[in-house]
Amino acid sequence: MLTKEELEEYCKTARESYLPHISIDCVVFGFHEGLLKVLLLTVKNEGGWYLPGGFVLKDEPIELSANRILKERTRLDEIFLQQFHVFGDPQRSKQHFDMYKDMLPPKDNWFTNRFLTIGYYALVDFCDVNPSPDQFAATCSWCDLNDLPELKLDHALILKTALDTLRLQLNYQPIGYNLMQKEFTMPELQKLYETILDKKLDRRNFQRRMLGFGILKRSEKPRKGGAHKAPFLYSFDLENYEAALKEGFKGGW
Amino acid sequence: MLTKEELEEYCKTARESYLPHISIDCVVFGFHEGLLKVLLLTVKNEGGWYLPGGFVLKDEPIELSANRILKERTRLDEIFLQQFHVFGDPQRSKQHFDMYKDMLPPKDNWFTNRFLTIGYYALVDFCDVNPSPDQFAATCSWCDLNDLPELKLDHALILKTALDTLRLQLNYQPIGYNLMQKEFTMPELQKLYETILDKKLDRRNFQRRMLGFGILKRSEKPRKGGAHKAPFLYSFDLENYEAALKEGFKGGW
DNA sequence: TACTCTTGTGTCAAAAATACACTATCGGCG
DNA sequence: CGCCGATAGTGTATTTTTGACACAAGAGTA
Repeated sequence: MLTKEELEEYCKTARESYLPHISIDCVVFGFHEGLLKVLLLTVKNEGGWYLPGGFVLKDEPIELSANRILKERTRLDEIFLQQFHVFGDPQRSKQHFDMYKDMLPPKDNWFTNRFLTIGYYALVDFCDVNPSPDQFAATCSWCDLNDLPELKLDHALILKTALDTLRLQLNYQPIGYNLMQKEFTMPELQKLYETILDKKLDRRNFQRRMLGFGILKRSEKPRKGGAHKAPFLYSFDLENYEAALKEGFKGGW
Repeated sequence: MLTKEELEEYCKTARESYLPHISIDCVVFGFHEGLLKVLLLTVKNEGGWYLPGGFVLKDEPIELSANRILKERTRLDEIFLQQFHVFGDPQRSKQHFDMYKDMLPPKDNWFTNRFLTIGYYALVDFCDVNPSPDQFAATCSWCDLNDLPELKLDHALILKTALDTLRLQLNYQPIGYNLMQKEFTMPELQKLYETILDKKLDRRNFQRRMLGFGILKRSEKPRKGGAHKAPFLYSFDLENYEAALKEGFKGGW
């Protein structure tokens, strides 16, 4: 948590550096042990969680803003990012960072401004990410999508909208590619689809269909180590994947 | 075109009333005589066309801004509006309203600011709209999508993105409902789909599929007057339509 | 009344989706 | 070391959906 002086300094810098009234919030999805995860952070001395977010530099394309913001939290560059909605209710940011609300008069206080926020969702390989807090965050960590804590502001709405978008785009965005590790087994990939769609799929039909797209390469050696029959390892054939995405995968789930 | 004094006055009011750096641009689609149309406007003493747009009042939800902006141009209330993308390149608005560029120094000149623009597309019944210009526009009129004039700024990109979105959403948004008149014939509806998708569809299969959705009601009396067999008139069964949209129409075209 | 154009409709074949059951192999355990 | 339990791999029969296609009916016009 910032002191009054630090807050003053921050607000001054923010006014000089950022576009006013515009923020970016990111819903970072990861997939681990059969569960969809989202990156969330807490703020010291405040209950509730936030989506990672930030602001747009005065001369910065918004895609880069989103990238920059995520790089600070995940240390990752080249993240798959997708803009999905702008949230523009004047009430939405009224309670932003409560603890700073009364520390400065409204005209000086960046955090009492109205903000439109541009929602981006990101898909990352869970294992690549080492969540790190920033100057405002107390903690930054993965949360299970089935077991979400209470979110501040309208961040629950933003998250829900992101998830809806993800479901809708499952057929024409490289969602599997970005969420899985380089090599994975067919049951793992199926589990991802089942988790996103929140329904069971038939094992054989899933396999037939996935292979039918021609976007997977089967590795020579299976994954050993489990207490059961060793599954084959697959990886995405990026070239075919890109081509298939242009067409859009036929049909839906 | 505004005089320097009027411009000064406008900029002053704008700064007082609107959120800075944020604009809204609308792609208004209509359908008439088998052709997709878009509402465009010209500015006096300037070549090129613009999408209708405007700004967000300081305490106004952005959905209402878009509605308000369109109401000024179309006189319509309750328009079907869909947010589809934010365009945030810092260069995109550099050449906004060229003729006002040098009339005021940049710090006073609203139009030399950077603007992120929120893209909305609207679907309207062509016949309901009486396009009317505003204080900046010289003319406001429907343009054929196949025969577009040159667009200013990044408005060609915005238009293209809107159209791509429209195509993608054809299966889970009430696009037919909003673009057609209350009553219409099956060939007319088919023509709409063909126009949006830019491809021919089979007459019989189209009919079978559309009727299969159970969202159409066939009227008792056919449309007379043409020089040929009188086609049946249909209208949307709104209740079923809403229900079907929730599911998403199965498959694609 | 014959002609032309457009609409309405049914059927068949191909493709896709669905439902379903058996075999193979790994590690663990007795 | 062989049996057990659990998971993975695979094919087929059935149903549903799509796609291609042709002919009859009705409205105005000549």
